[in-house]
Amino acid sequence: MPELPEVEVVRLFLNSHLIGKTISNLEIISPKSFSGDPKKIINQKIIKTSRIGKQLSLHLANNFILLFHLKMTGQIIYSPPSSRGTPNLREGVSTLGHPTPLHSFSEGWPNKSTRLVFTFSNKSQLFFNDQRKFGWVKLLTPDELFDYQKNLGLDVLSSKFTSKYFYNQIENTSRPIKTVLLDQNKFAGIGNIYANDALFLAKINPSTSSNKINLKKSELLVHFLKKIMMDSIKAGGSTAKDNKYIHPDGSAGTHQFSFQVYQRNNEPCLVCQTPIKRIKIGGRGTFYCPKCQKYNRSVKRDARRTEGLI
DNA sequence: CTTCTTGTTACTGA
DNA sequence: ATCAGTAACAAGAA
Repeated sequence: MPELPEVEVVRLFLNSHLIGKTISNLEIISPKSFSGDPKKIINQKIIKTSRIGKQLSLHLANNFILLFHLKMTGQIIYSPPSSRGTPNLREGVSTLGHPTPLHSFSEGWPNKSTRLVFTFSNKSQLFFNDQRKFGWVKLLTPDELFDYQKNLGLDVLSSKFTSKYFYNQIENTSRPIKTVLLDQNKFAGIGNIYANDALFLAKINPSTSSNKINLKKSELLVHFLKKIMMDSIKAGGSTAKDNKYIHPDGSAGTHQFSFQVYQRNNEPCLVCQTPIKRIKIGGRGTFYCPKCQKYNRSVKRDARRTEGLI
């Protein structure tokens, strides 16, 4: 569930709390959650953070990289030295300054979904929690990291991610645009939340064949993709009904209150009040407004424009 | 009990 | 090659 904005919010937090800290211990509670030789990170300083799509990297002084993927239910929790093992939750306001809903995480950390515990030399800790164990942390060399990420598409917020790049990626495939948006080897960072909502904002039916979308429509979709990602980062990401995403300090994001269609099945469209529909595309739940995102609407209009009728 | 959900990879068959 | 479909992974909710 954590997608580009959620991972970026976590990265920003870790960037301001972990840079310069030295790892003194790693406790591997769930072996499947970690790959690599844990001895190689001991006494190493964290010097940099980076992110491509949904993948977060912590760069160590010895050039090794800790690569994180939260998959569906991964959490990264930071516990400062003064409050070891307990969340520093404050109801009402997150550390990013957003209002945040009440949370039921009163048990503190580690908890039963804690898979890895990093301890730093000043006794602060980083917990990698993952209820469903799909997420992982890998210790990689720069070459291994490059190999691992070489097939990823451009990050949506990269300056190289232009509408021309986007159009080149979609013009030769007839797969539904919704499916292609989720293809990390074309575009890194888009998940189900932002794919559904960006298509709504651009008024594109999620079933539309990608090669039916013209350059003009691509520009619109790229505009909304970038905008929704940036808006969500500002809102601290999306803490949705059934996702486990929270900030490293235990507080919640607020972008879920701005969902357009995602998880709004049968609720009124925010533009026209038509009930939002839920269908399956490529096996994934897909939400859209049947009136605002009429199938072929853009195609027909684009065809008429091409013929000079508009 | 079954079915569904999520992101990603791996596999199968067209 | 390319793609659609599906199982697998894990755990919990309905």
